[in-house]
Amino acid sequence: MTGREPEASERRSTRQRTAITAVMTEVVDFRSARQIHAVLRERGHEIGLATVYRNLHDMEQRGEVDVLRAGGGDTAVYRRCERHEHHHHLVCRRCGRAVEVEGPVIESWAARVARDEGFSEVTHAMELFGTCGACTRAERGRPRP
Amino acid sequence: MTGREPEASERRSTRQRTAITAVMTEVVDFRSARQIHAVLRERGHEIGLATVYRNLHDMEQRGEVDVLRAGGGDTAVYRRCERHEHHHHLVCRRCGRAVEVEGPVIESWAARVARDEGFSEVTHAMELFGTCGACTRAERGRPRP
DNA sequence: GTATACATGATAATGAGTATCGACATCGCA
DNA sequence: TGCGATGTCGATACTCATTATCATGTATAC
Repeated sequence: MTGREPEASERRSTRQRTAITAVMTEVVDFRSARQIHAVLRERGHEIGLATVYRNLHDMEQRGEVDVLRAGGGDTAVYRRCERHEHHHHLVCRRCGRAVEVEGPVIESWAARVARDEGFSEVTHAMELFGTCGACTRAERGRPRP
Repeated sequence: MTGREPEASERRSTRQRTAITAVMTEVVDFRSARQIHAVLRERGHEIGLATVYRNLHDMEQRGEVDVLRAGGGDTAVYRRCERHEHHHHLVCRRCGRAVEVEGPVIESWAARVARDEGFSEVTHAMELFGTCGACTRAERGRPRP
């Protein structure tokens, strides 16, 4: 986002790292580190939770995965995104399905506001949450959860 | 944000609640529950941390305070805002000073994106982070923190 | 003033994420 | 291919924010 991170020091390729990358490539929704850890264990990979956290952080650093923290508040959720450039997400509250969206309007608005207020080095965090079409339809039959 | 919350059931006015409200009215920056708790203790109020959390949640529910969770990730920070209507914040990373900003552009963009993607009941979370004018100037003399 | 439901507060519990550190695996080099 | 330096792993203990519990205190209605 800020475009820093001068060195992207290569990491050794390990069995664990490969497994994590594989899972992240398959899974389409945002998942917490613990969920990813669980999936790995289910598949028979003996991976420690700490390793999952470590690697996810790592992948976040080099822009390989996107992280969402705004959701509920605490738990961070990860997902491998199609586009590596700056973008935002529209996430379904029900099923977690996420759509990547561009927001050039946001970018320019943010820059303008920052300038007007005398702020520099401005970054922004923005995510959209809603109910996707499928979940909206599914919801219509049911009385209420 | 969503405009729900049908009943805003009145709460009893207690010594503690009054003290918390007083502090929130005075403090201008975003503060964590623990910081607020500390201020209260400094002023001689014997208030439990749980009570501070409880009341802040409460005030959040009824829109009396705004909460930011996007900052670092974990800790939520609270502040009483001038405007009660929907708005966003431009927060200084250094000193924590926050400016309230309106983003009509954001609102319409979010609505449009949601419609295009077939999502309903869409809300959004967006905050801007930067370095305020004062901190930028202060930074210029120093080598680097 | 009294009853009672609600609020408080001390503390235990929860849960995400991090630090630690000995064991292990990878990579470069002979 | 074998070896050693060094990066990585994993079990676990830990930190820290937040929440649940429950006995006690206290606004409020009558």
